[in-house]
Amino acid sequence: MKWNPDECDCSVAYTLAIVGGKWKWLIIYKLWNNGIQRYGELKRNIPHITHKMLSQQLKELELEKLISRNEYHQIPPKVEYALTEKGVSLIPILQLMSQWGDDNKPDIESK
Amino acid sequence: MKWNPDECDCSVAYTLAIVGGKWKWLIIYKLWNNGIQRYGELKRNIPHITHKMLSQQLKELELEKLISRNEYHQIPPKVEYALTEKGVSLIPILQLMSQWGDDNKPDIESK
DNA sequence: CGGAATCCAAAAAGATACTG
DNA sequence: CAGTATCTTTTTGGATTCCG
Repeated sequence: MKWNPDECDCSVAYTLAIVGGKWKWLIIYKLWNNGIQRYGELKRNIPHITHKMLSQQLKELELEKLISRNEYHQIPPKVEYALTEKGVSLIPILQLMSQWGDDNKPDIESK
Repeated sequence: MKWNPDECDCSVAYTLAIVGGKWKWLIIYKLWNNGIQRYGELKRNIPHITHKMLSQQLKELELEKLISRNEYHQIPPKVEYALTEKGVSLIPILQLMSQWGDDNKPDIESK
């Protein structure tokens, strides 16, 4: 399932190679919705994600320049994450996904 | 990584639970670009996908009503796949993904 | 030709413990 | 608190074979 982004024939495949998996989309979306957040906040805002997955995905997102990481050298440590401009450019896609999810959810319940 | 769509708090997560993974997005996109296609055509149009993956994903997409399957009872068999209306409703998302991929691909080469 | 089933290898993900 | 490392389990994917 993991491709090399460079050998992707079509642009959709390229995008999916960069933002592949479910967690990354979700992390980006939560960073957009709730703004700059610390590691712990982010974890609390994303149900079911494990410690390992979150830190791993955050590292990869940072490598792709989709998010930025700001570390305060304190005890106890404090690290804030934020979307970069490149990360923000993915938001329209996520808004459509959110819309589609709303429209197609089987249960219509007042949220 | 596999969630139950029903227990997804947010709409983005719901969408990703339905259209999760990389192959599904790509299959839908290829069905849109090239129109109704037989199994073999589809396979040829999606680089790297294996027999097992394609048939597996097609079955799941059909269960979600995103694609339709039309079987001709002939020898040799012929089966055509097409997007449903629900499937087509995902196209705007894929167009944005395609756009984003174009904009962010490192190599600018005349395709 | 389309696809189901099997077996096996590889990768992803969870739990847990440890560190600055 | 944030992050790393290790170990184990689960999931995914590939190759192959058989069937309508």
